[in-house]
Amino acid sequence: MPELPEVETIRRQLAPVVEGRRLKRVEVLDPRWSAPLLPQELTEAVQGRRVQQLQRRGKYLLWRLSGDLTLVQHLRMSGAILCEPAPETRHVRVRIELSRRRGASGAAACSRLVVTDPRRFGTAQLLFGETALERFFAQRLGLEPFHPDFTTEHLWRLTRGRTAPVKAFLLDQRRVAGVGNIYADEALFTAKLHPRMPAGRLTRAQCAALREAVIDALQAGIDAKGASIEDFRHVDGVAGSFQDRFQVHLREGEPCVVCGSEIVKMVVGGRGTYVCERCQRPPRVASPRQPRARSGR
DNA sequence: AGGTCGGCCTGGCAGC
DNA sequence: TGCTGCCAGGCCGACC
Repeated sequence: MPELPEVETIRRQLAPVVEGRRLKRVEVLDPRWSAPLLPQELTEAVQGRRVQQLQRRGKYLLWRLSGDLTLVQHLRMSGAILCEPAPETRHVRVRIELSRRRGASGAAACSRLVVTDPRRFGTAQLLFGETALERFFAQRLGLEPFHPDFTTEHLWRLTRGRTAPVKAFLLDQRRVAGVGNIYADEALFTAKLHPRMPAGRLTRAQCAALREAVIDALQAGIDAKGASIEDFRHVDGVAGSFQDRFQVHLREGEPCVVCGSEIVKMVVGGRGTYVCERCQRPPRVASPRQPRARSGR
């Protein structure tokens, strides 16, 4: 499922294809994709506009169009954007035809795209102007992990007072943008933190380790061109390779790469979670009523 | 107000 | 074999 590295991979591959070209024709086959706009309304608003830039914020893909309009697309669980001729022809939700580009070769010559999405969770919405865009992301997304302001101090302050498990904290896009289930598991393993540890109990040193582990996991994901465990594909239909580098995710019953003990699966924050409980020590259960052993007398 | 849970949706797979 | 039912999960809204 597309998390930050997968969306960034798509963006890097698609930007040279779409930037500078016009959306000649956009056909929305699934009304859920454009809701609450009707397919026809979205089509009429974007057709004929030039794609000035393809950007990413968190797991969102931003089509910056001429006339100050932005198509904010989210692939959710199973969305993909493929260049035609597409290797996958089922579950097509949107067809996009681009204006012709003279002298282009290879992928950049592609003039037809399809958005496929088996589970139909993917969405798109239109935002007009910079203010609307800023407001949209201000209420949904925290800092990008690669942003220079994403410091240990920032993470430490964010976690203060939080009783939710650190994994739930990481998955909350309003705290940190772009981390999903895969990279949360991997980062917590690298930082040697148990996913159930209450976020507010992290020490400064642990925040420093977590910050570094999150950045490293996401960067490794980008370097491997994403992880393909379900439907994620590149724009040419090729799979990413980060799934081959998982240290804990989806490795239930297998030995830990560090200590050899068995990786266990549990549910944290409502998500399937993979842990080496020897490397990632479970938090001490806070039991306020536990009778204290008295000393003396 | 922070935290948790259910709904959205479909493919894949376990179990009969 | 074929059917049923359950599970996965990002995000959002409802609820406690």
